[in-house]
Amino acid sequence: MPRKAQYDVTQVLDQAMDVLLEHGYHGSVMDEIIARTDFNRRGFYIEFSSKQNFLYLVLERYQQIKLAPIIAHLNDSHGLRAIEHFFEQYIRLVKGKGCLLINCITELGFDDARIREMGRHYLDNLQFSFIGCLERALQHGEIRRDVQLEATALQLTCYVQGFAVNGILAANTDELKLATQALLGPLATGP
Amino acid sequence: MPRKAQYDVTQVLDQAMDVLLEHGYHGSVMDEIIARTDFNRRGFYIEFSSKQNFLYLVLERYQQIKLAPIIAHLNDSHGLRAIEHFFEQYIRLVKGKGCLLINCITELGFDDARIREMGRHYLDNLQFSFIGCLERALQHGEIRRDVQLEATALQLTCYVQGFAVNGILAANTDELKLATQALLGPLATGP
DNA sequence: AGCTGTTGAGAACATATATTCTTAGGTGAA
DNA sequence: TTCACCTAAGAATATATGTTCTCAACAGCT
Repeated sequence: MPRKAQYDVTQVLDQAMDVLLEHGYHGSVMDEIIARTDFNRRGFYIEFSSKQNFLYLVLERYQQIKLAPIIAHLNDSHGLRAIEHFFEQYIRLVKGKGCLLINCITELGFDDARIREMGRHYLDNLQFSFIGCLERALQHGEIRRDVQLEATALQLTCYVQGFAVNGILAANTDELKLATQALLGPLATGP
Repeated sequence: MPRKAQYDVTQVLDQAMDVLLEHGYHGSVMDEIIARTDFNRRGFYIEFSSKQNFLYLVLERYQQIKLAPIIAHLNDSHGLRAIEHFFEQYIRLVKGKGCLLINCITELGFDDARIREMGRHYLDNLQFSFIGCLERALQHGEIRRDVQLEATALQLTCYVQGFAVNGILAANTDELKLATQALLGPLATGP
């Protein structure tokens, strides 16, 4: 029997995330992707077929291991505290890096229908999770009765994307934490 | 005397905005930029030196003719109504297109210090304008006294960037308008 | 140990792309 | 009209970049 593969595909995907976050899709050249993943050219094309297809796989995995676990808290956990927790974790994720999915949407959204679909699906899902969380918070009397759930959820979703952009520019994210509190405060029922 | 230049530099910059919005910086190839501006290769390099330098000029002009006029309303006009007006105009700007400055930040922010600086400057300025507007609204008794001005301004700034991303994906922006109302409502003094 | 067939590293290739050069043509003053 | 000098269009060039190919090295089975 022949030699066994010494690379781990998921690990390659994970390592590529940083490269793509730094330089974007077109800015990330194969030489650097190859160099910074424990991989080689030949294996790359056998495994992934093309740079474009590789991007899709990296994005799927990015959503799976980076975004989904953070969003999961919104579904599992309850109320306003869950939203606060979400933002804490999200800020940690995008701090100094930004969000790979958002970057790809802004770079490729017009030309690549698949990226666009990924983006729409992600935003819909996020908004849906916020709605569920707000509903539970409402049931538990944690937020004011006059809060419009859907509009507020969309608002929170926009806010998340804004964080992704800010994360690239802002070294220090303390301000973002304060802003989150200012955001959630008015939703809460008064003392 | 020789023939006079038949191109208008500012017009070329304006025409290039759409190309860059569609394909990003690396995705916009010179052939298309040349083809879609009333211009030619030779003149391009005589006038702009390089694609990179051209981008800086396009971005400066984008800020000047697209972003600055919208922000100006925050400084000129007063109170909550000015903020509402700002969002109305901003949504119109980014609808179906996104924001060129934001796109460049997400694509090039890591590699290009000048873009990063432009981005920081823009966000600082925006936040500053929001603060001024909120201060005046507070003086006029339009918003609740317990609103934290700086945190709220940063929050609004994040929100704006979220719109820029959403604008690329969302064909219909009615929801964004609703979300804005839901955002500003809680700030207002009660009935 | 010897064979087999895959791996890993990088050379090679074809294409794409930014930039420069060439050339035909035209404008406007003398 | 004539001429100087610029423009417009695109060919040419050099480089960058995605993809394929070559080949020595090696792990695992008999």
